[in-house]
Amino acid sequence: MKPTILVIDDEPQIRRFMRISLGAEGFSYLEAENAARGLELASSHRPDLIILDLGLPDQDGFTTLQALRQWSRVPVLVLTARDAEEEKVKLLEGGANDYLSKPFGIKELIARVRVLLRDLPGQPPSTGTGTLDFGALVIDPDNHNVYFSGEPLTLARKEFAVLYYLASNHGRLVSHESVLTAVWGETHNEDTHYLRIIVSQLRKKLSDNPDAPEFIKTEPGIGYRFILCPEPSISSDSANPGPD
Amino acid sequence: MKPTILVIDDEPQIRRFMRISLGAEGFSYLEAENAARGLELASSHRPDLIILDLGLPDQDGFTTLQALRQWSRVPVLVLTARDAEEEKVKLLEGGANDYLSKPFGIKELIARVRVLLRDLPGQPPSTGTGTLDFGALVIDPDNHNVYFSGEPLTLARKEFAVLYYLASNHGRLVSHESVLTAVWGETHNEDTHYLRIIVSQLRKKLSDNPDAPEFIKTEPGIGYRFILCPEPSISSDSANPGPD
DNA sequence: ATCGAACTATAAAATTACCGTAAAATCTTG
DNA sequence: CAAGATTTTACGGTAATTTTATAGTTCGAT
Repeated sequence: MKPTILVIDDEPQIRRFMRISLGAEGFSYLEAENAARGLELASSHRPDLIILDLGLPDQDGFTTLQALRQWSRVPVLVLTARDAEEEKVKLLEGGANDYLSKPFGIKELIARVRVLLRDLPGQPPSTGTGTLDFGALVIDPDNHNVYFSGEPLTLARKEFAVLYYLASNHGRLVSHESVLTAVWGETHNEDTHYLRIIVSQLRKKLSDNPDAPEFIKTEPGIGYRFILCPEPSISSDSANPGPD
Repeated sequence: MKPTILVIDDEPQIRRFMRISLGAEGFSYLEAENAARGLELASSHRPDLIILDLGLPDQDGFTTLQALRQWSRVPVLVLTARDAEEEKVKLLEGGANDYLSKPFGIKELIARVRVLLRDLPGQPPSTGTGTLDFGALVIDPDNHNVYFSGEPLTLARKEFAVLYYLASNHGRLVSHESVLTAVWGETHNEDTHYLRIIVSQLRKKLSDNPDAPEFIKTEPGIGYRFILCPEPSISSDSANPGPD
């Protein structure tokens, strides 16, 4: 489904410019020439994003934004002719999501539109900031969710904690002790068998073959290493490139 | 909980400036003087937002961003000395969430930081009034009314408070502690049995089968999650819920 | 090469932790 | 006080964790 963008601007040539540019980018397009009509369209058509020009003939831009924010949280990008910091701050704190001063490049406008649509709250399974996203594997500690190849994965608490700890240290070798301390606490930092069982269960759920593990590698006598970042080229013998 | 901001910049005076300004705004502050150290801190401390200066000594800013985006979706605000549109577009499409050219006003920077933190996916869906309207379920805290499938529901005070708290965070996992703290207060934030009983009664009144709950899901050992698919109605053409 | 020590993976049993709910006891509120 | 709300107490069921046990692997010394 194409995202719909509502442009509220009183200058016909700007609207025309937007219509062409946004249309070419594959967005569905709506326009209004004043604030009243803009709010009406916002209410009736529920656009996915609003581009709001300040300095409309019928109403102050800040007031318009406030009216909109009474009932909607749709992302709003504000355009203005002036470049006053005071104004920017006021608008952004008043609920605008982004701000662009004229003259602006159309490429930048479109890039910012994309960002706002991309970061739309609650789009995919809503995720928190602590989320680890490896593409194929997404771990969201705030919601205690794991997605593997798009499918949600059900993990017990210890399983989740171990996977999260390993994934937080992706690429790095982590010792048995550090995992045990992090997940079970100081008192159990030598009970490596706890860890073995959880790792075994994790590999089962990740369909990771323990004889040739793709994700959770065993480092005999030391610990485990979680791998997922696509690190192709690095040949096996080359010296450690990182600062260690 | 104070949000934590990580500043990655090689110029000491900028870092100092940031430390003072952001600290004064009540943010928790972390800093790194190069990309390698920045990525390390991002991984180990999980900041809520990152301010990334381009033109770091050890690594290209775009590369740094890409490395970060391999596993994290923490919001990133990029700072740069140049004001080239090409670069802006590249960064924004590469996963940056906002972009600011030097020289910038500190007020604007802080406003943009606030916007990024405010618009995190999965924030409370409050829209002005306190009423939560999920279609099938309407919760009006002002009048202490609940309607379920059109029928009014009689809830005791604690029942109401718990339901309202869960519904305010719909879709998200809320811990036992947070509900207990919100409804019973700090002193009872470990008395999970209170909560179990209220949830049991709520499910009874919502005819929610606890073995396969539709609305209030249990996350063992952690808390609960309120789910309610929003009404799929709003047909594309005629339905006009707004003013006419 | 063979053996054994140290390590690993995992199945299965035993134990424990946690949940849901009923019912009794206590407290609130009108 | 009386009805209703809340807290306390208790118990059965289920799932997670820990314990126990077994089998396979690696590696070095004999």
